[in-house]
Amino acid sequence: MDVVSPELNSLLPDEIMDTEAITMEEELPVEHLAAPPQSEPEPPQVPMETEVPEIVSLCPATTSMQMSSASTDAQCSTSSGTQLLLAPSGLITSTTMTTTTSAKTTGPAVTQNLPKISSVTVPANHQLIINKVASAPAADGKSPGTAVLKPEGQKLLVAGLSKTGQPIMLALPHTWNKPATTQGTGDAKAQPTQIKMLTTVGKPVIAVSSASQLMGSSSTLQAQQLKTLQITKKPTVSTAGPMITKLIITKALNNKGLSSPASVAPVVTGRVVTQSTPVTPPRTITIGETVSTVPQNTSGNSKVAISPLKSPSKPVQTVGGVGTSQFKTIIPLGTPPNVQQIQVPGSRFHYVRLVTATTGSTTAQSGGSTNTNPSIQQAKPVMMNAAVRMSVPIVPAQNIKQVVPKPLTSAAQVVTTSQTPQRLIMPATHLPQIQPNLTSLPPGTVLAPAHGSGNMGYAVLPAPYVTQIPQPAFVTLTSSSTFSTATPIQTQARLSLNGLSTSEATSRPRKPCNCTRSQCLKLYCDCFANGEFCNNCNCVNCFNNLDHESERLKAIKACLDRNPVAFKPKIGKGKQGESDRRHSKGCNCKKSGCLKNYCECYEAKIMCSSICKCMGCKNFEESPERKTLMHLADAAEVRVQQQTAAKTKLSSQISDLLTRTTPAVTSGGGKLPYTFVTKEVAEATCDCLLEQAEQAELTTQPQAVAERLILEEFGRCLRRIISFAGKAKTDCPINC
DNA sequence: GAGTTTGAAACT
DNA sequence: CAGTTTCAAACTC
Repeated sequence: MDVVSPELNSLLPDEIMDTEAITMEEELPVEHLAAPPQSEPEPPQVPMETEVPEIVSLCPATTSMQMSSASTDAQCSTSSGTQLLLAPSGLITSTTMTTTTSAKTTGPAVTQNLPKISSVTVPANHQLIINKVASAPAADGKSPGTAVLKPEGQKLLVAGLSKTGQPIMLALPHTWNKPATTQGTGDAKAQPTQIKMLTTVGKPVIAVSSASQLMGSSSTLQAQQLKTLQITKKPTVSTAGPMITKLIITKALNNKGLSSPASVAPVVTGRVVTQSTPVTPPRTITIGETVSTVPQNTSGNSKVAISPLKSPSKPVQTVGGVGTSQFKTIIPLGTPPNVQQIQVPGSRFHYVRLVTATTGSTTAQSGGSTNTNPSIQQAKPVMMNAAVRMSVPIVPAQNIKQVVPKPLTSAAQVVTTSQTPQRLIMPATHLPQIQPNLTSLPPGTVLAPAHGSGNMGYAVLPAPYVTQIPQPAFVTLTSSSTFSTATPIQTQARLSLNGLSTSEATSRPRKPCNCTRSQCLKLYCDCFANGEFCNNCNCVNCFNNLDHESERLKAIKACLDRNPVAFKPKIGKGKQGESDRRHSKGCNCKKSGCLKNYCECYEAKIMCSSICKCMGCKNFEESPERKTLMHLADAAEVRVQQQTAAKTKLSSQISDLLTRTTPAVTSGGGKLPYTFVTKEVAEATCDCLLEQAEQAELTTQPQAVAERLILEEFGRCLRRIISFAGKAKTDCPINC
């Protein structure tokens, strides 16, 4: 598995590859959160570990991930050896993870309602073992925040407490601490570690289990769907051979039938406690940078299923990040999401996961759990803040899942799924014919071979393919204060769109298409051609949406078959800057003189070049026609701007007057309109009149017409003044 | 808004 | 590759 190869990247437009404004943060969480491997000194304690509640860390050495949804936070960070950092909500004041390679262990201070943990151990196989030193408090249900740990050596983890005091549990499979026997420590094969955090809509639960257990437990899932995100990261340093850490985010899609809080199932040791319909098993996206195609060794996996949004309607807010703003969470809005994106901070690419919108409950059940602790069963939903920045736009009736993996520098970025490959826009299984033309894929496309199964990979298309998000609400987390707080939208805005600068592409709303016959699956459709979904278009029988994924994929493939560079921006960026932008193919205009928007060059505001095959071209530097057109266009634009500014100024001046204390010139208990004609208002009015005069002059209107226009404008100004005066009388009848 | 023009895309 | 058809945007009235 690899991200777009350097060779391929080199072929992409410069604006696509521009990364200068993207903050890479991957080193920071490692430094802050994870103990360095081997003999490196103990890293300094980071306030984040003690100040940010509900921390779960699970990151390879150079990775950092941050995730959140709704009001939950969890933080994840591992160093080489994939340390797992667990910090109960405000309970662990100092936590240092220990790996078998470094044998570095510090006893975390667990206070309050949690049993004391003597050690937190993360062997080389990424297992994390919390050993209690004190007997667990009685699970009498009176202490919802109390979590009873299993006997020493048992791998039930307390990840934190929810805001209501309910424990967040991580349950590790029994096999987790047996890497040597079950997975062969030191084996060169990648060894995926999966931590699953599971929540329901209202009552998320966190569990850790192997992949196989996840699948096996799916039968216990009822009346709900789970969307699972796996983030796979291959540690750069590992003494026990390549390992893969998978972070699986399971999102409940079905909100119906949400069980009562008391019925929320507890974490099951070694088992994912989820519910799902057999028809719609949890779906997984694996994000990582490993190229390993070694099938997942499920026996050693741990998974973290992250809950869906707890409160879809919860307003945007920022959580965590005390003091240093280590975490920033934008709580999603709207209905439970069925649009998910995977966004890589530091990358210009948006990776998408398409999921089927469903509704239903996400109640977790024990499903054979060995844990009968009622205190755990009453676990309240919590969120995670991991050292991963993740954004989940919540858009009703949309089907994109956006996730933001950690930023990477040179490391490959991979998005794969182990299930439901059709959920991605372009399954790699359809790519054999495309792969020879890798350069033809949309910029930012990531090819992800199957991870585990080996026969299902995906091509993740760049952000332009993910624009079926009318008003996304994001869950955004940043893992460090240095991480850019730019929203996913801002990141997306960096993407080049057909030669336009990213700011252009995003600031200017795309025109809705009006396709009637092409089903928006041919390049006639601008949306499709730009790699976007149709959104708020006027098209008829549109297939350029997530409801017609298969057709769309076929159409994409067909286009690429016809033209390998069909989805590459037509307007390429020249070597010396924007002035060298030119059409990649050139135009073929015959009648328009290349001075109308029929001409793609003119439309892109670039001049025709030698590669154009146009006839009677007037779109060249010295062309008087072109200069005239450009002058007129500029003048028109300036006029509009001036007029708008003048009117705005006039309005603001009048409004300002209303708020001021004005001379008590009254008549019949109210101000006379002329009392509002102050110097400022007069100036603004003159601006409007002058603007009108200029406009008349530019349009070469006869003097009589110009005078009439000016007088009309003056009349409008007077009416506004009078109107505001009347409003003032109405608004403040006492003082005025 | 309807009709026309235009040129890219698709097709042969 | 060239010619033709299809298509949707741009443009005109």
